[in-house]
Amino acid sequence: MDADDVVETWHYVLAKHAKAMCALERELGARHGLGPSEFEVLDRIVHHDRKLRIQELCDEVHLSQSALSRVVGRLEKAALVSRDVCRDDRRGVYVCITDQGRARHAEAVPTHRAVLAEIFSEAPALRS
Amino acid sequence: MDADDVVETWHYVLAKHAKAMCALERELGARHGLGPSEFEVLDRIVHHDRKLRIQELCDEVHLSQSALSRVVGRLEKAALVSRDVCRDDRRGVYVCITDQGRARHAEAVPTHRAVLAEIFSEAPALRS
DNA sequence: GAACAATACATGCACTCGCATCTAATGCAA
DNA sequence: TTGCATTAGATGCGAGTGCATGTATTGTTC
Repeated sequence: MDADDVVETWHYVLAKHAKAMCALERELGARHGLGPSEFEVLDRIVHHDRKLRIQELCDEVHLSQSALSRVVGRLEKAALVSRDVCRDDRRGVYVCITDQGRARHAEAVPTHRAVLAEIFSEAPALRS
Repeated sequence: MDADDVVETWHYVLAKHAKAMCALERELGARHGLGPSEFEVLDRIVHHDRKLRIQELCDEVHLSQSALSRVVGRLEKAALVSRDVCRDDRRGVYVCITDQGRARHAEAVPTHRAVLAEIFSEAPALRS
C-alpha cells in the first residue's frame, strides 16, 4: 500500500464515517432515543451477555474513560443499565443491562443494521 | 456484501477513524498548531490552488456549514487564510490562503502522511 | 418596483468529547 | 501497620460540533 493508496483509504474512511455517524445519530435518536455511543455500549454488553467493567468496555468502544463514564451515566438515568459495585475490587463498577435495556437494544438493532447496509452495501469491501 | 460484512466494515471504519483522528490531532497539534479540520481546509484550498467559497469547501470536508465557518474563523485569526468578499454575489465569502498558510500546510503535509502511513500501511486495502 | 421566498454565511445554544484532576480502594515495601 | 505509588472510575473544564436561527443579499413573482 503506497502513500496515495493510504490517503485514498483515509478519505474513504472519513466519508463513510461521517455519513454513517450522521445517519445513525439521526435514526437511532429519532426512533429509539439512543445516541451512537449509547447503542454501542448496549451492543457490547448484549454481545458478551454478562455485566462488564467500565474498563472492559473502554477497550471495546472508541471512547475515553471519561466519555464512557458519562455514557453509562446517561444509560443509567434512562434505566437501560445499572451500575453495580464490584465486590472483588471495590474501586470497580459493573455495568449491568436491564430488561428495558435489552428490549431497547433489540428494538434498535434492525435500525442500526439498516442504516449501515444502506451506506456500505454497494461500497468496496475490505481486501482479505 | 452481506449483513455481517457490513458490520465488520463498519467496525474497521470506526477503529481506523478513531486511531487516525486521535493521532492526527496529537501530531498536527503538537508539531504545527493545527487541528485535523484546520489541516483539511488548508489542504483542500492548496489542492484546488485557488480561493474557494465557504459552500464549495462544505462539499469537500465533512463538516456542517456552521462548523466550517468557525474553522475558517480560527484559520483567519491565525493569519493562515483571509476572508474576501465575493463581488459577484455579496452574500458569498472567498477563503484565500495566505503565504503563511501555504508554508504551514507544506510543513504539516509530511506529518499528515506519516501518521496515516503508520496506521494504514499494513491495513487491508480497498477492493477495486 | 414592492413583497416575499430562497440562499450564503454567522452566531447562540446545547451536547459530547478528551484532558487534567479528584476521590476512593488496592498493592507493595519498609 | 504505616506510608506511598498505582489503579478504577467520576467530575470540572475548555474545545469542537450540529441544529436552529439571525442577518444580509439575491432572485422571483406580481
